[in-house]
Amino acid sequence: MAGFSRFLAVLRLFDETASAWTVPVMSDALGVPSSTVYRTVRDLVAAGFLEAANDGAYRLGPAFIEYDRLLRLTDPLVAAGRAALHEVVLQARTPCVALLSRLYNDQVMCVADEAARETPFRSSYERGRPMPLAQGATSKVILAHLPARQLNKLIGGPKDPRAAQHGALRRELVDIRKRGYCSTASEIDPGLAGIAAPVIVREAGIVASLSLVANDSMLDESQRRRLVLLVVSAASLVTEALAHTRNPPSTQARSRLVQ
Amino acid sequence: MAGFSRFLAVLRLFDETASAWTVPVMSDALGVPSSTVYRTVRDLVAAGFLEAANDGAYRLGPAFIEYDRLLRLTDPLVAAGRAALHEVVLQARTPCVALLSRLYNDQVMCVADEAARETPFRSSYERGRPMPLAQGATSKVILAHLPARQLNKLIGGPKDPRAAQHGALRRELVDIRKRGYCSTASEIDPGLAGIAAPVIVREAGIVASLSLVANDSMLDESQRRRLVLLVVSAASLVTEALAHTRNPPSTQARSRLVQ
DNA sequence: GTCAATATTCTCATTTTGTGAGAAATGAAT
DNA sequence: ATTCATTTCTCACAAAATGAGAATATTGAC
Repeated sequence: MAGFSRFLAVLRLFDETASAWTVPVMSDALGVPSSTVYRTVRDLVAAGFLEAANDGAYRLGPAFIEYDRLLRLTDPLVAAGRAALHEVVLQARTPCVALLSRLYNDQVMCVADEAARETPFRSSYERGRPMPLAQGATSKVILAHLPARQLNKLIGGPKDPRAAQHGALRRELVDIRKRGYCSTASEIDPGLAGIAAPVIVREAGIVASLSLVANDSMLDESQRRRLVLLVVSAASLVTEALAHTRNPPSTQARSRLVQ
Repeated sequence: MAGFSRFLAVLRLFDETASAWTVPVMSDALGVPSSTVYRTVRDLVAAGFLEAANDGAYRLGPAFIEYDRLLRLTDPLVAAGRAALHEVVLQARTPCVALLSRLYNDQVMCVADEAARETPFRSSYERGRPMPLAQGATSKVILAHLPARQLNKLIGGPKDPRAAQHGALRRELVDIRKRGYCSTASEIDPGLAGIAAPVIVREAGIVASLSLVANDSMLDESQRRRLVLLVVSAASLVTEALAHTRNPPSTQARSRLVQ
């Protein structure tokens, strides 16, 4: 391990349950001499990615807040999505949370969320939290619209030992793609239902989903149909907006996008 | 330039007005061969700090969203502040924005904000946006509570050429510290007033301010007094919460904290 | 104040790693 | 098939990170 990976390794130590680290402890955890860790930490502090807490401990630094704002302002998906989410929670006329989510490595991550007023519950999907790939309407819609090759990498191709278990999932995904949306209940949070529709802009390498989370017990059939329509139309509005913000899909490097 | 600074230099290219860069353009802007930039970009993409857009361009990546959430959950100031801001905008009973801000390099940055319902305006202070040090109640409260040495570094010591101009500011800061809060109008946004109170926890190296932004024309004297009380008491609540979350301020490394 | 303890920085010989110029490869569009 | 821009690769070289330990700086306790 060396160079950039040293910095990544230090940052990756920090998570919800371990939010402050001292140099000796990092040194132990990483198996790297403390003099090296001191240098790494000093650079990260200078850059604002870490900052000194008390007792010689360090925590994540404010640079992440700054870059998060930049991304919020400039990322086409997030920018287009935030306005749409606002509309969705307004028009839903029921306690709910609206989410915009995307693929992130081999997980799904929400990149924007908005709750309706007086919404008494929270969704497990929250901005910045990686979530499982194969559960919940939000994730399944994304899976359903991945290119075959990429899907195989993620859930294992036909010769994967657990291919049998994936059979049902794959059939469900085909169905979702046909239908144009996905509706689930209690797959992630007990008692909560999810309704999700795809936001796909291939030329931009964008594969995302717009979803609504509401109390399952408060949804009768007509209500559910109304919300499905709301989510589907909001998702296509976002798709439209993204398709038009695009620079002309002119030259090369298309493959990189789809990754 | 080399090593870590190469990565920082690439990330620093991105801002509100330049949100997508191609490798050749970066290479030009940085004066670094494109083969090197390609390697740097590849590493940043692998880490999620950049991602491929279309046309061979790159934009900021989703890792910032992930780390921002971690920080939101684990940073003591942000965690303690968010609850307080929520209370403040509820009890303000007027359109307003509540902010929690801190020192960030030689600027002031908001780390948490919340708007009251139906607030028709926005404050220039917004989460993650660096703001000037010497304007606005939010910033001045922070300046007023900085250790003398640090203040001198920021606004220039007695022998600074522009020392004369700082005389008035320094007197104002002394006054703010005595008073325990700061109230300004139209210093940042025309027509908006700011009311700020300090959140100081020296042992933790925390120097921050909690502030409220409202329409100046809607504030009569009694209203203003009420809001000052609200802000001051919310700020001391946050201070209390932080003082207690502290690990025993036992061993060393106190100096690093104050930076 | 002195002292002990710990965090942090510094030094330097060694080795690894990044660097840079150009060639080669990739993949999409014509 | 060919063209074009993007991206990766190669390799000799220079530069930077590494690690062990010493030196320094701070702090809390006495």
